[in-house]
Amino acid sequence: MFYEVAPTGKVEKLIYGSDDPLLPGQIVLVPLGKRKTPAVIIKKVAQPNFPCKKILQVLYAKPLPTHLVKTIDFLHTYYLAASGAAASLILPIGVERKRRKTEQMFGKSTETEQPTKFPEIPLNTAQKNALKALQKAPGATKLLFGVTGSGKTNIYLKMALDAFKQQKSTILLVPEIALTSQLVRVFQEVFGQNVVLIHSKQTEAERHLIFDYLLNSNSPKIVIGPRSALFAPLNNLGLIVIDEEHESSYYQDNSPHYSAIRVASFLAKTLNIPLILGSATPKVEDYYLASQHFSLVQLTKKALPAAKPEIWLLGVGGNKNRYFSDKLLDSISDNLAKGYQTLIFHNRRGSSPLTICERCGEEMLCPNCYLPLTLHADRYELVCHTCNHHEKVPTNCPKCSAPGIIHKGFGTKLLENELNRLFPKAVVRRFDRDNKKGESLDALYDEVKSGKTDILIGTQTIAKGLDLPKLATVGVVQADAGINLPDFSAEERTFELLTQVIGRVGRGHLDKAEVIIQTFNSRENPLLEYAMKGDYFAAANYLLEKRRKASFPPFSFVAKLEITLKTEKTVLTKVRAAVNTLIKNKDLLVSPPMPSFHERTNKGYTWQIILRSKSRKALLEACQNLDPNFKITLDPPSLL
DNA sequence: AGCACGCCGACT
DNA sequence: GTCGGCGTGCTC
Repeated sequence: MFYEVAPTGKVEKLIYGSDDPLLPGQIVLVPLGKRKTPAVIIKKVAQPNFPCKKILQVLYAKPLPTHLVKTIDFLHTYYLAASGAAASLILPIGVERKRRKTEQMFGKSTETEQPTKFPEIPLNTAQKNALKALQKAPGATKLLFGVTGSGKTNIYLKMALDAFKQQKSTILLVPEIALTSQLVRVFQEVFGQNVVLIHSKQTEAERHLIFDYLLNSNSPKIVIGPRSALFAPLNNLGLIVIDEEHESSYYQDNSPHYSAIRVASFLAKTLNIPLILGSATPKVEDYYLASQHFSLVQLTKKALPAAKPEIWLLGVGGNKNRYFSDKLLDSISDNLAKGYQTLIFHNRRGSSPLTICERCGEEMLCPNCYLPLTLHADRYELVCHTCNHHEKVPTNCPKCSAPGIIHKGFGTKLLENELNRLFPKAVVRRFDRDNKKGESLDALYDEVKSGKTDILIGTQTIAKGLDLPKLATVGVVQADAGINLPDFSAEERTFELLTQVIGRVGRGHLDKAEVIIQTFNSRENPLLEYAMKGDYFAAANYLLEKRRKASFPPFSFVAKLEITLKTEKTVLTKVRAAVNTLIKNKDLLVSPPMPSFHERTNKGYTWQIILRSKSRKALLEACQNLDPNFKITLDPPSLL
């Protein structure tokens, strides 16, 4: 007998022989070249006209659920992933190895032990209506649009419980697992031992054991985890929920590239089960698709009414301070007097992002990435935010040896100093990736929540999910930063971030709720206005109109082609050759080739070509016929 | 992805 | 004259 198998690794499907009959989805060990590697049986085939090797060993008697075997094929055809790379996503690392059993909590619950009594999930009228609408909406993929606090969690819970009662499992994807997360706790309260968590701190062995446990179990489970949790080997999957579906972590940025939203959508269609995408700021692609398919469900009414904040949009020119408007400084003083908190958002780490020589204009660049180095004044170092290279700040220019080194632009560390100077009595805390162990948001969470921290300053770290009852004012220092980047999704991300930051205020029940949004240049961008008003639909329609005009998703499929070679000359030759071929294809829109954002690294020069097409088939075919030196990213979330 | 084959630079 | 760099190609 002969079988087509997908061996782990960047390999295409291969055919092997076997004396014993095997089933699709069975995990086996095969010889590949001079080594042995685990592989997934795809299907039985006729004897080929070439000699083939034999399958060495069956690692699991029980095959993977068929939807996962189909997923390998999907990743191959939709994202051009090598089948083996797709198989590697599904199999735990080291499947072929024996693992010592540990006292895991999931190991204790036996198949017979199941809750006999389920709690009632209380739903308000708005939630009940939304649930009904979700159940009625056609198709498998449904978008649940709801602002923070509208109670999406209860809807997830109710649907998961209904599935559970029918012996069906649920996969709940979350952007990142904070074990303390409210969502996880709520699910554990309802489902107890049947909740299986997957998170980044687990070891290979732990993940392997979870894999074994799920594969061999037939009782329903609630699997909560990051995008890879989609590949949990559940034998009775009944529901997929993706919370905060706009989060960038749902796209795998390294090869094999894939979007968890698209893979989940495929699974839902294949299994004929619902997929619920939840967000207050959905990706406009997903919003558009949902409205086209009548599967957009709104949950507008807040479960708990929050105060509507007062919002100001200001330039900082003409104010006393360089970085903070008078209005924001007044608000901080007022908050300090009242014992309220202020949150200052600025999406740039370090002290200054640019260091240059005053005399010759030489810019200090990272020796690996050739990107500008950021000053971290507290350590007196220049740091590369891409590769983490760091060096002492030079006293003289390395090029012309003049002593005048100046720093331009500003980051959170500089703002922190400034706030400490302006409000010497206030407790100021900065939260970003540069926090040392004891100063992280997690470590200081209690202090921050209690209100002892007067002023929080930070990057994205503080934009998401923070629930601060004493927070009276949110200030955004430079709301227009990043809005003009040469990237089709830059504006969307700015809107998303602003909306999230604005949502931090007014969650307690203070007599004051203010949002002060400062800009340096482009105050006229309508998205700032929409974010302030909390008008997602206006923003989405504005963004979609731009996307339509420029033929970007959801109106075209995009592929980013990148090539890195030693010299600029060879790169250009290859790029020109590729463009000349591509341009003949009438189904393609070929952007003029340009140097990548990370143009130069110590590996060489990188150039990129952006391809767009209304036809995914045409796009995929073009990609397949490309010079293999090109790295291909399909549906890139950003072009940078 | 591994692992081998193969063709050009710096060492005894 | 060899050791070894990693570019290229193959794995049923």
